[in-house]
Amino acid sequence: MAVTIYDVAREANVSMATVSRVVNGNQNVKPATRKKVLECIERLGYRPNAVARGLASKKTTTVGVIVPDISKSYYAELSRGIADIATMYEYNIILSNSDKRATREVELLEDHLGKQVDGLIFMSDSLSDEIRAEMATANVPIVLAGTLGDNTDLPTVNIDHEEAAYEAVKKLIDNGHERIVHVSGPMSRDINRLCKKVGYERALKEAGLPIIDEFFIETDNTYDDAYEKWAVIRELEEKPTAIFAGNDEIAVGVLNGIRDEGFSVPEDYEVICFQHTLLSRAVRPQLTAIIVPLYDLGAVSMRLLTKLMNGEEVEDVNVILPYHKEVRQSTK
Amino acid sequence: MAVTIYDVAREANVSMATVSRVVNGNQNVKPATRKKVLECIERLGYRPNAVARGLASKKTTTVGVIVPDISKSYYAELSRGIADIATMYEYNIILSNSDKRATREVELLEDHLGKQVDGLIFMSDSLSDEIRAEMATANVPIVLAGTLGDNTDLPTVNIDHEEAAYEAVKKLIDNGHERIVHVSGPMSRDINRLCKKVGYERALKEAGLPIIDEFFIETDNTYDDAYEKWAVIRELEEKPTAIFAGNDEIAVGVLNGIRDEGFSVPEDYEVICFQHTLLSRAVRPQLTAIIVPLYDLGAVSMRLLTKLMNGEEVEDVNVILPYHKEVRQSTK
DNA sequence: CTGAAAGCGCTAACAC
DNA sequence: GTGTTAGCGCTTTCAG
Repeated sequence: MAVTIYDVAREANVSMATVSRVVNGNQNVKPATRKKVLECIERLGYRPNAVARGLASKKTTTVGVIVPDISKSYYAELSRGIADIATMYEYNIILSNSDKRATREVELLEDHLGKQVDGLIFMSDSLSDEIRAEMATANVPIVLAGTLGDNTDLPTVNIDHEEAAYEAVKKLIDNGHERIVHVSGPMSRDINRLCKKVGYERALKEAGLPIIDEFFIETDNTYDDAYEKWAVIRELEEKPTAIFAGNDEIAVGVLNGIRDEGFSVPEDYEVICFQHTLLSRAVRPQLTAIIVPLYDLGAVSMRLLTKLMNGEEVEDVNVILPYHKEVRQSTK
Repeated sequence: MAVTIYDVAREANVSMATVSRVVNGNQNVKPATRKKVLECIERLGYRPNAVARGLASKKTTTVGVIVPDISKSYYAELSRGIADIATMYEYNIILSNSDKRATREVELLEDHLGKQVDGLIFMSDSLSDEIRAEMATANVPIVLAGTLGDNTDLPTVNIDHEEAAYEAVKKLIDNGHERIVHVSGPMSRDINRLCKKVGYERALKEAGLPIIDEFFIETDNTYDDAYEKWAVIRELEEKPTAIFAGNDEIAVGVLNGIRDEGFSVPEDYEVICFQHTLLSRAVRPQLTAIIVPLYDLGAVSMRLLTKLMNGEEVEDVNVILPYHKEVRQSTK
């Protein structure tokens, strides 16, 4: 049996209330008493039981994080931002992978809530009706990180993907391109369907360029799929001269497709993408990209959550973070 | 106030013990009663409080995971393996980043233990005396994943990095190389110092080749540092003809250094490395590599932990997983 | 500044 | 099959 607050109290000849006070840094303890208690704690090797504390105080100092897949560097980086701020505010994190499956997401949310997390950060492709309903029953704050909260009043932290996509495509257009392919991630993902694609089309329209259906290539967001999609691009009736990729992994897939067949970038094709990983800089030519502040997305989400958990009034619960564009060798 | 087991009991006209039984799937409940209780649970939206349960049962069904840095794909991949098996056995995961700082590691361990985790998976570069001492006080099983447990009797799951390194270097030697540089991660990391470097030297010795101090290049394990280290390699008195890199990120750094100066791989230099990420396949030329089964390392660690938590007798608590070599374009 | 006492919501004997 | 009754280890009034 582990040593409890009661053991310490007996050893120190005080009540457990006093021990509790010193453990919790309550100032209403005579220094001498505090010292005595601290010694006993040390001597007995007392370790406060956070579960008991959680039950009594109704606060667990842990927050839930539901993420599609932690092995994807996009989410890993974001999670690190969350974790660092969590640490700063002395929260632990319960981390679960949903694989974006709606039923799994609901299970996990239910599960985390049962574990009495003080708050929750949720990431996904889109919000199913079930998850919205489940979230509505939650009695703790929930923040959506890098996830569109459309039609909900949930707090969110994002970048303006549409504007970023617009800017990326605009860059290509300014470089003289008229036939630009958009190699996208899955349309099931709100950010792809509602933001990146829309920004792409807006840039085209604004420049008076036609939106060609065949120029929209959907991938499953993997390198390998993108690599294979090059064959599709190559066979296009109308020959494109530039590529706007949804992220760098996709971009590198296409890039390698292009180069493995003897074409070159940026001479034959210019390429621009969203940067999520080191890949953008590690390939040759290095990719011109929209830099997504993943770490910050996580950090700001967690910071927002701490405010919410703390009952602070937050002026705007829909935060938009800045991004920037870095021009490298894949564009002229 | 959330609805409790007591509310359900009252509503269903049974005792809280009965409600507890149906919630926990205990068979000793008449089907009719079960049905009635289930309905009330549904109607009231009852969600069992895992904290109270944890306090009463002394089991939290959560395990701690202490990882150097989840944003590194090495650990992210490994953690996914852990998480999947954890899910399978209905455990949650508390995930914390240590940044490999010994004091932080001790704090975290203490913290997780305080949260009453049922078990713990630990990853680090090496085990400090403090962490060993702290681990000794733990009353729950701890598994080291991808971390050398040298001189401890802690359960571990690893691959044979020394043998793998030996094999990689042997491949280079077999290809006719006599001057092979080892671009390593930090020596502070046991796996680098005690395994990869040793395997490298063993292969050299066995082939009657000299071990040249200057041919050992230490990096901080980042792409950028490795990229810069190329300048060092280039200026070497004795000119090497092959590179053995500690991982693919390093390898790509060196590779880009080589290629950005107009040399080529594998013609001028052959390169081999340990593969941790997609990078190995995404660069050109693709890298010949030792494939490290990161996901499995995590999965097997967690599986082992479940056995330990379950009090099962485990024949061998030091598991060595197989790896394999994949020959690609960076070697001839 | 310190102590006593009442829970927090649930599990786990132990009765019936 | 079902109910009763102790706790689990701590926080938190409320007294003093």
